[in-house]
Amino acid sequence: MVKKRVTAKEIARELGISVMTVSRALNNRPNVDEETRHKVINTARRLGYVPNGIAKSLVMQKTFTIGVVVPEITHSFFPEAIRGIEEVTSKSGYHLILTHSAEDAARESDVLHLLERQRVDGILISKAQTVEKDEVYEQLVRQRLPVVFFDRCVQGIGVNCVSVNDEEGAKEITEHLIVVHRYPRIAHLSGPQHVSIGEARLRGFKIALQSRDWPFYEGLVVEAGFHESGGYSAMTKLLEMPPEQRPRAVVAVNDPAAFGAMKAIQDWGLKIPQDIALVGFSDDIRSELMDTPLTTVHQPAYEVGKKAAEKLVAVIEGTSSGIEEIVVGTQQVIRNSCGCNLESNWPG
Amino acid sequence: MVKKRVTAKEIARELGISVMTVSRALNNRPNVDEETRHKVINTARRLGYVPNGIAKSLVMQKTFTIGVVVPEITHSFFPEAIRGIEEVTSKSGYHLILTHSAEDAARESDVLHLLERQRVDGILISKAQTVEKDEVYEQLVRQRLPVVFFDRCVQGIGVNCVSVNDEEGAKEITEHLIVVHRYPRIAHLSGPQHVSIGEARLRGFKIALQSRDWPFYEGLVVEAGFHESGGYSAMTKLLEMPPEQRPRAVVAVNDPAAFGAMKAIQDWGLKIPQDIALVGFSDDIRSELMDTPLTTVHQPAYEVGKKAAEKLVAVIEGTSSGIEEIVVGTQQVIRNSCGCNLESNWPG
DNA sequence: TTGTATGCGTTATCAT
DNA sequence: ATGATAACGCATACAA
Repeated sequence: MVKKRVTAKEIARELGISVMTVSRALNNRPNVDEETRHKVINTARRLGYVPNGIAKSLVMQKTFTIGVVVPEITHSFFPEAIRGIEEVTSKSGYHLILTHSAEDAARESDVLHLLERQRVDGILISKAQTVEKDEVYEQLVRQRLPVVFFDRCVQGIGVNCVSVNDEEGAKEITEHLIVVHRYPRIAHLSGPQHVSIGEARLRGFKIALQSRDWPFYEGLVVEAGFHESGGYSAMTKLLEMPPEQRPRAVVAVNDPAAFGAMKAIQDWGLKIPQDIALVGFSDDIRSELMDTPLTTVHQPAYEVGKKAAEKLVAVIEGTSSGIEEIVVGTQQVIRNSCGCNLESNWPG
Repeated sequence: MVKKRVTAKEIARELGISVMTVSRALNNRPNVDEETRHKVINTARRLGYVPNGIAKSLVMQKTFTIGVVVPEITHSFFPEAIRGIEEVTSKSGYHLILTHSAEDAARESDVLHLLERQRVDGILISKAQTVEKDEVYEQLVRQRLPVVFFDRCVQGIGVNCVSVNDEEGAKEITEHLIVVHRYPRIAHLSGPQHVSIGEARLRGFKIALQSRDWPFYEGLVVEAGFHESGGYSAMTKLLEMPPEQRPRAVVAVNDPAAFGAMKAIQDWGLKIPQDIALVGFSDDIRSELMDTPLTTVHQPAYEVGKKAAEKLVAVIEGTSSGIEEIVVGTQQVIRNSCGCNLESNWPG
């Protein structure tokens, strides 16, 4: 025999008034006698009344819920970003339904439908790696469901987006290898090309070489994906080349890929940066702790989450100023793996 | 002029049948002519019908939603645990409302009320540090809202709980320092004593000393909290003691606290483990990457999340076998900071 | 200031 | 096999 939850009706009955007066009193609406309001509030407390958000959502046609879709939840970038999102949305009175696509297109499509069914007021999404067609997203846009992409964006379907300056970041870190260190034969461990950050970072890499008149070798671009294992195997391919063709420096699409590359280089009996220099992207929490601390590009994940959430809330509440592609700046973090600060590694 | 969402009523009107038949057809209920079912499914697809989960929840008195409350979202333990939770719940058809208390009692109370208003079917919670009174939790229990604690538990209020074997883990790692290394004067950087893991680990520490007839010094137990900064200042207090009273080895309540202690010891010009040995707890992703890799206790975070979610779903669906305190085993990870494997640090 | 009728979108129940 | 009606808990619109 489970005790049922107390509703506004019970409060009304208890006080011999109508449900409407109870509703008005509890929601601080005008046209309620102060005394009745007090009585309502008191008996509500006494009875342990908790308003039913579901019923409220149904009648208000608004859930105050935002759906979040991330491809990975362990990866350090996303927890940070989620913290930024949570900070903003909770202040605006929204709460989050968290879902994760596990980098899988089918699963992403599933969770998006779930969020639609739950009538979320808006969606924040970072695209899964394996998604090839943007149809699912276009459908959301057609339904006029507010959507903001973050980190992994989709271009050309008229949707808001907050990302880091991937192209510029990749360009600058590559230029560092060219201008400061003058390494010949610079390679790139690339991300999947149908994911915006994979594509943008390769572009930045190429632009750097081009603008500095540095040679570009098609064979030195190898797809590695976003994880350590992919970095390891991609780097191994480069190491299997004849020594005179092997890269002298490597730009990895992100830090995990760089970690994999580090391991491959060490397994091959070579030293970083003396034999092969290496830089990453994302400033993973582990980067500064590697045997040779990794030179990388810092991504302000918290900032990205925050900006994306702010934009989404603005769209939902109708105060948004049109469709934007917001870009958050990155910062170079120069450590040792590029060849800088080498003396600090030597004892006394 | 926003196009309204299509409802079951539209489908019914379109086909000249009743809403009930539509509902039955769409939910694979019996007593529907196969032909009508097909027609319903087709026009539903054609019209882009998406069932309203809110309305469904209201009438079914069930939301298929689980609330998750974590004290920290960046800390590496919780993203892992959440992944375990997500894995289980999504398979059972539930989705997650994620909230975070930021280790703050007031905020935790707020989000719990939010989850109540949203009529979640159950709650998974890891207690915030600053919560002193368990009243809020007891209230949830009284409402018969299914609750399972994970990692940071609350005892004695008759609620399910999944945690790692904190006492045993702390005892074993302390015994390692005693039995293998025979260090005199072993200190403990403790966690807050009103948090279960803080209390259990101190207990394990004491039991180890006791059962091995090893001296216990009250002054060598200093509260450090769970973060790096607390570890640093607590360790500093120990270092300020006269050298002959200073600990020869330190058991930190968790890895971040140990990192802080490492820094303090280094800043003091002392070496780990030659001058002071140190062990942590949690096997943070950074632990193996420290200058002196940290000996620690591995916590299976994914496993904890998974087990907690499984228990909660069982409680919700009425298949639970009574109140349990499930304990997941830990594993010692012996690296160098305790004094083991020292030769591997020396060059060739 | 307060109350009544109506609707939000769905399912349960009882008819037909 | 199908339909009519009520109900879930609340808020809007209008009447009193």
